[in-house]
Amino acid sequence: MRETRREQIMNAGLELFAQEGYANCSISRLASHAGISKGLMYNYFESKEALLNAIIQEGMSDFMDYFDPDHDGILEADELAGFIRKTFSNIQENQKFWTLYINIVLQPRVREYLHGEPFNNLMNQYGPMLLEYFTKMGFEDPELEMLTFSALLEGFGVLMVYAYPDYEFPDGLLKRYEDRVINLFIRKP
Amino acid sequence: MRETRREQIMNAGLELFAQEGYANCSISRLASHAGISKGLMYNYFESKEALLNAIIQEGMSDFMDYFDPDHDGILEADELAGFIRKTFSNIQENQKFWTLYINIVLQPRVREYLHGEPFNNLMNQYGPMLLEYFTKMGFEDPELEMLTFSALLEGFGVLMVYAYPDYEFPDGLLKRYEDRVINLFIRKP
Amino acid sequence: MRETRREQIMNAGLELFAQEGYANCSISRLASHAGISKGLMYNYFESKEALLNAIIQEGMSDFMDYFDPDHDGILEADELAGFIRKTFSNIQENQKFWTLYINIVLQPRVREYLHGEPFNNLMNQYGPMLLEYFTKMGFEDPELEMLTFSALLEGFGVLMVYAYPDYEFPDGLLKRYEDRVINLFIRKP
Amino acid sequence: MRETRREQIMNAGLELFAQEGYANCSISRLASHAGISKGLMYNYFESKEALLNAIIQEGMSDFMDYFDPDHDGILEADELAGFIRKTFSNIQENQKFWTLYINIVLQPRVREYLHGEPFNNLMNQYGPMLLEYFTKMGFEDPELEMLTFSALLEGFGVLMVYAYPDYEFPDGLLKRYEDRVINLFIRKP
DNA sequence: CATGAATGAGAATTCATTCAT
DNA sequence: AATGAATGAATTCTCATTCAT
Repeated sequence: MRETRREQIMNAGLELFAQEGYANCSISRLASHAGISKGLMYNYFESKEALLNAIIQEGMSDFMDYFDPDHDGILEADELAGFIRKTFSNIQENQKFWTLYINIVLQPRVREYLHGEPFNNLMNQYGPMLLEYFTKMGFEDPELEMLTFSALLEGFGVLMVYAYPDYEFPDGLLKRYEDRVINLFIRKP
Repeated sequence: MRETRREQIMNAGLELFAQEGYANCSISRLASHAGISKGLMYNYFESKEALLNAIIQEGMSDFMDYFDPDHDGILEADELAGFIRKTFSNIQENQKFWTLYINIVLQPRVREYLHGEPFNNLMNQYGPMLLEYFTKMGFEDPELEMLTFSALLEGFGVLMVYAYPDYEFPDGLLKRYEDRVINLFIRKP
Repeated sequence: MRETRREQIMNAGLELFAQEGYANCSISRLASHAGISKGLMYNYFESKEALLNAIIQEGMSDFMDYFDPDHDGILEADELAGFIRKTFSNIQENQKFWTLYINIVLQPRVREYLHGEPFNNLMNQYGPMLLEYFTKMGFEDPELEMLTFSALLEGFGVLMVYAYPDYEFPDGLLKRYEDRVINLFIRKP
Repeated sequence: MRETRREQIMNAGLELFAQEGYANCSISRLASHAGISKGLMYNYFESKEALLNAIIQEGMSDFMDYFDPDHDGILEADELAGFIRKTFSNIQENQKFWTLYINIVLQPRVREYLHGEPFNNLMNQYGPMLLEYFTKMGFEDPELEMLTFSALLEGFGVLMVYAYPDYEFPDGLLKRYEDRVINLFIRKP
């Protein structure tokens, strides 16, 4: 029914926008990739930009739930650990999704949307909460920890997509990386 | 004269492509940004793609010289330290350039060029040389070190552009980050 | 419907390309001559060249059927007579078409297409079959007959278009010309 | 000096316009083919069209002198024979020129020039003089002779360029063709 | 709900022509 | 005389979007 069609279109959009870039992907190709007509797309989404918006919103909303799950604005050690573990397991289970996703998220036009709501809500809380966490846990240089932590997560995602798009990571390497990140930031230093 | 004009156009291209994305930036706007006519661009570059190529080649060629400067295929501790220091100092001195640069480099269409020569020369040597370095230096899990190292550099660049495009880092934070990276990977563990 | 539109565009193309030359006729003018938008042309033809191709293919396919209608590779006297008569009657009935057609066919860029398939199929058979015909019929100098025959047909067409574009031929002259050609080449010498 | 340069440019124009069509040949390529700069061309010719005009005028003026050499407006048998012989010998000696020339002359835009002065002077006299010649010589159907005669010459030229651009005519064929044309139209029937 | 023909603004590119040197 | 950098109008082609069916 209506919801199924919508998902079908969004999935096609995610794949194509990711593979070829938002700007390089025409509605025409999107429609045929989704197995529908051009006109029908406009029945479900107001415009190409609206489709992009919907794709990003959906992808983000999952991710946002990982962080501070009890929504009390305070990050506990186990919450951060859970966030890290969930992020990595999600990356490994849905490697294809993440590949596509980072590809999409880093395109300039796309960022315009991200830096509007609701992405900024996440980012505006993310920083202060992490900072407070590292302070509370007694890390010597909380700002440095935050930067390091963010870089290790962000850099990992980007490397997977950008530097090693077809690379098969050696057995267990991803797990060891995850453990290292946990060890670096969860236990009291 | 001719060379000056060429640079003028490349600079305009670097700025616009970075700010708005290669695909979203028309030759028309590029020309007026560079203060020239549309036609003149084609006097200096065969096409929009050729201009992009030239911009990337130039940016890359500087970067490639930082790594393994004596070109013996073997990475010494001081060479790696030099590479790290030069990378960070370059980032701080030319923050604007790097912002633009990473913005450009991560766009899908752009990556097609990067994965051709000469970027691949760098990447194909980068991995093995780093791996051998970490092995030679007695690191316990060289693959993990390499991944961590790459993520810390890559992630830092991306964060600067993507998450904190207008963010002023607190005094000394970048220096402390650099020192941490040096400490983690240069000294024998 | 779709086929009608296609014909409409091809007719407009035939007229305009012929009157003003393929290179001098812009898609813009073609579209307005056909009464459609620029974009629609590309819905029916991949490019300006593809339109030209289609026009030529269609025009040629009729003509090819006139020659050796039983496709046995052997030219009989009555087949050649039929070809001549059909050619001339076609020229007189569709003088406008032929005017346009020769105009098109002799343009340099257009010839590139003609010297590909399927025009060459015709030309490659045309010569040998005619030669054999004139030999078999006992003509003294078959090569000379072939050249004369070809020149009389070709020259007639070109004269009509090129030297006398607006000329009204005196009553019966074309018929007498046709008869002369028949008399020269059909009856045993 | 000045005249030499002019010829140099016109020769380059003749070759390029013929090979690729007037419209497909840019001033840029013309200039480099002629070994001069774009700007210099405009020192010798007002425009691209002016160059084309000059090329055609020059080519035509030679040809016009062949016909009715004593300029008395009356065509004698030996004058027509001379015209035919000169035409064919010229074609054989300067086959390249004629190939190029017919290529040029049949392009639509080019014809606009031809149907102005001075080409029309020739054509306007050509017809009546031939007609009077065939009448005077006692040919039964002068109009038909004129059409046949014109077609044999015109058709021959076009065949050489259009149907057999790279064809080597068998030994003596062109001579036999010439003789046939002479025999058909010079001697009293 | 579904189609795809149709539009037209805007993109990349070419090129005749001008003009400062 | 000679150059070629510079211009901008015109060209081919694309594509988001609309709408009659």
